[in-house]
Amino acid sequence: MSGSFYVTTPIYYVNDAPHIGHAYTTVHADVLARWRRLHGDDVLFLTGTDEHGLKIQRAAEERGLTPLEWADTTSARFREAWALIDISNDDFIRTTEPRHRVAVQAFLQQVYDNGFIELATYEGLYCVACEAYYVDDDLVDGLCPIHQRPVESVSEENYFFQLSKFEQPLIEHYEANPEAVQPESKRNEVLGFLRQGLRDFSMSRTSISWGIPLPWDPAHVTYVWYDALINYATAVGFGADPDQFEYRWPVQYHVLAKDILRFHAVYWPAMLMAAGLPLPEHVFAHGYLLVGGEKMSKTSLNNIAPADLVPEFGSDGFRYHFVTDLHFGQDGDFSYEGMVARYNADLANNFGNLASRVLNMAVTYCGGVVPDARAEGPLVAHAAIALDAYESALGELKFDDGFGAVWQLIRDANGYIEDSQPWKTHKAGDAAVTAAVLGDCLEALRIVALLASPLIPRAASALWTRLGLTGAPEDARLPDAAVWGAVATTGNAVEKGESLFPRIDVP
RNA sequence: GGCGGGAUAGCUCAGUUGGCUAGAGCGCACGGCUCAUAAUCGUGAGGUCGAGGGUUCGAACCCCUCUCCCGCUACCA
Repeated sequence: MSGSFYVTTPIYYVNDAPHIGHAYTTVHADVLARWRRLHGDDVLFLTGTDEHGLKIQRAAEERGLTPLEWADTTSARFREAWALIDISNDDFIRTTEPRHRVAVQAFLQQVYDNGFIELATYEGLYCVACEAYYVDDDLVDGLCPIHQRPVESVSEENYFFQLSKFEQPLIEHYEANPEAVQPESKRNEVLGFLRQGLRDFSMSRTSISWGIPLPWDPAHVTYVWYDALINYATAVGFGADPDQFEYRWPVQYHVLAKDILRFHAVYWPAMLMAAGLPLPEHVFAHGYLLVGGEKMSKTSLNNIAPADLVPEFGSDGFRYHFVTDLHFGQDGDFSYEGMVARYNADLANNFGNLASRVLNMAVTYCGGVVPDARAEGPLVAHAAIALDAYESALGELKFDDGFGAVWQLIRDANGYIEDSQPWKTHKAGDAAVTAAVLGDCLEALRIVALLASPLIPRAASALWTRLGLTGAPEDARLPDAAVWGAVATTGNAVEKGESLFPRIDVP
């Protein structure tokens, strides 16, 4: 074991149905988690659902349900979506769980005891849909700038979190730890935001009941964002299991979309400082997934769910597209045509066909038995280069570069086959040369399967089995297992099998 | 308004501290091969590197001006 590796997605608000924007975040976190598991890390990969707040309360009322009944229904849809695309989360947290109430109350008490929460009266213009206050300048024609609906003048006695006290500490933290917010462009945004100055914010509500009561004043419930962020601590035993918390904390990676960067890079670290806890090592904010150039959202007609695409592309095809065909960190445009083109080119033609031709030749030319592995050969250097590039790229969450290196090895192997023409050496009766070439290709496939397994686990596992390898790619350990000839494969039984990725023909 | 990031082949993008004929993938064209999922391999097509000016022996990369696009500027992944 290389120690704990704790990675999270945001908890998704259950008022939304899961769509490919959520999946975009979640698949990336999953690939990261799987990649670290391959290194022997003791990974904790957390996702979940955010279930408090006025919007949930109202949505439930409209349906004649209790808030929890409504949350049960929608939370389940997220679990189903993640199962569909092979998300390997180790835990799924719901903010309505008892363990979360325990952690939130412990966290709040700690911050309160440290003197960073105070009672004050707040008067302002409130948008019910946002659950947020606005000042006149924010409004557009007197309406909420987000929902275009009237705001209400509200006076409320609230507890305030003294965010302003953390302005300088946060600036110093991000200047001293440039890797803490990635990519760099997002770090600049965070620093720019911090330098504008921070205001204390209200972190309790008396107007609603669907939430977690403050331990020292149960008439107030915790504001939904304050509650939600603490989920990351809840899941590792904050307030309940000190040993586990000590072992897991802090988080290595919070993976999230750019719209909630501020909560994770400003509010959350400030809350942790206030509680006297270490800060997350990395917050990675990726760009939006656009459809036809428009932001994916629940109100968009372009809303697309994983279940709309998986039947045609498969879980692996779905995962492959969202990780490699878009540049993580920037906004990316989704298109069905682009997805089909990439699937056919990379998965069917390059990867799938390489496996198909090599396995077929191994069966027909070598009797289905893996030949002796050669310590030297034209592909050895290519495989080493691929591994090196893969490891360093994934270490920086450059997923497209990392898997691009694997696909380069696939191209190298296809090229090697053309150069050596094993079908000709076989017809010429030169069994030794034929076996040597195919032995090299089978070894290259083994390495490809291993390196690709975090991204396309089903195909990688299927290929692994067809190569006559025991277990699954997940059992291997990087980087050693991806070194040429790391595993004795001579004599393993090879089987051809069905196409790993059948071509998709669009009319 | 303020701060920040962009503008490079049909498309999506790479281009380290300025330096040989500006690169990759996809798409396209032509050619080869036939083991393979009409897959694969090779070659090519020639993009005023947004516009103008400057620095330099030399700039896509540095400076100035301009045009256009985008992000953040306190709560939808």
